[in-house]
Amino acid sequence: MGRKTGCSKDGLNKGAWTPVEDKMLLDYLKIHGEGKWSNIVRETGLKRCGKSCRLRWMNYLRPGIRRGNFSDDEEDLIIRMHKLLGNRWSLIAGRLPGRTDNEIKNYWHTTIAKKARGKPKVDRKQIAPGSPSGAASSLKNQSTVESQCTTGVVAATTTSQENSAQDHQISIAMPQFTTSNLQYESSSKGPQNGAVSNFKNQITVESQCTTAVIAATSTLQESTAQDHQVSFAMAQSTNSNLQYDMPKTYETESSSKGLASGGEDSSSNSMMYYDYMEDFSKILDSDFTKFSDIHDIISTDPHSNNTDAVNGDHHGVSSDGCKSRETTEFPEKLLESDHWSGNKCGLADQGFDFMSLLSFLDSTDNEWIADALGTNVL
DNA sequence: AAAATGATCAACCGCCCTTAG
DNA sequence: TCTAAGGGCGGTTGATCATTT
Repeated sequence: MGRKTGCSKDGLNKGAWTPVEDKMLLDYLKIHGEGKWSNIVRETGLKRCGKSCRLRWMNYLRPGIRRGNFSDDEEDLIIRMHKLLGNRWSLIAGRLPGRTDNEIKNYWHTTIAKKARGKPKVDRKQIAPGSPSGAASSLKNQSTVESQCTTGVVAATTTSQENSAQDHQISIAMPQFTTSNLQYESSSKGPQNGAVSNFKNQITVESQCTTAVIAATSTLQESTAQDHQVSFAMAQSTNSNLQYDMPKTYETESSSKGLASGGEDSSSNSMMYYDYMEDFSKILDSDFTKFSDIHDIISTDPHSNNTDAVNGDHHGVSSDGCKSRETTEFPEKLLESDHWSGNKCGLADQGFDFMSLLSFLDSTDNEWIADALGTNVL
């Protein structure tokens, strides 16, 4: 290919963004929404290439971006997700709402990798929220509830893009009963040909849960090319601080019964509280060992008839049967372990052995990171 | 106090995939 | 079917700030 990136044109600015540039970009996005990045340059006179605009928006200006130190639980989840997905930072970021792939990638290389080498992180900052270039914090509301966390949580985000594409995200938090600190944070996942959606709500739940987080992402792209993405990560922690997208209309409850609600804008967000002992147990009681079963249970789109793992990529099957771009090939350690009875392609094969994966993730074997880094274990 | 060194992270680069013409 | 443009993503760089000497 060797195609030009579009950022190599003369006359375009490079380097750090100025507050004026940020404002120009935000003003444009408020009116036109995301996408058509290259139009921004033409229509606003902003001397930045479309890619640079997108990057700035995605990593910095977008509502809901969280800054500051990663919690232990976030780190734990990152490590476990990395076990599962490798360097697929965008997928990992998808399980950590408010965190960008870039941020997680940086964190991995600067902190987690360092730990693997036996060096602790130097805490250089307690970052205040918001852009250093002056962008306002997107957080609008925050509330705190006390909860025994007896509910399992299913968060589903549906976003219509360009009328024909829809994304669905489903996250399930399955609480148990030890100490933790869960944060649920809401945002709207971007406008559709309309105004920029701001952060809608943030709810902090001080609860007594151990989290087992099962995150499932179902992506439906284009009604004519229905792809599905289903990925799961199990995070176990004793002090969790995780965030989930929630709609504005969300109401907190500490009871074991929950609710479902929809969002605003042309995208619809919905959060459903599943009764932990009833609805969620149905999932658990089912043949939970197959992703395909999970998907059947929590399918969110009646039009979807095609479940393709990881990133909705039907294309490019490699010689080992894994798909070319988004296929996850599990670590050799996993494949060799007694825990595992699935195949190498894992997520690309929605029928792989889920329980084996969980068993592997729960193991204390951290050699994977040493393998990845060529260094000592954590 | 100044220089050297290390750490962090925003931004860029280039590859790949998708889509439109 | 081919080509080019747009967009997404992971790897890398370099500016900036903190810490150490």
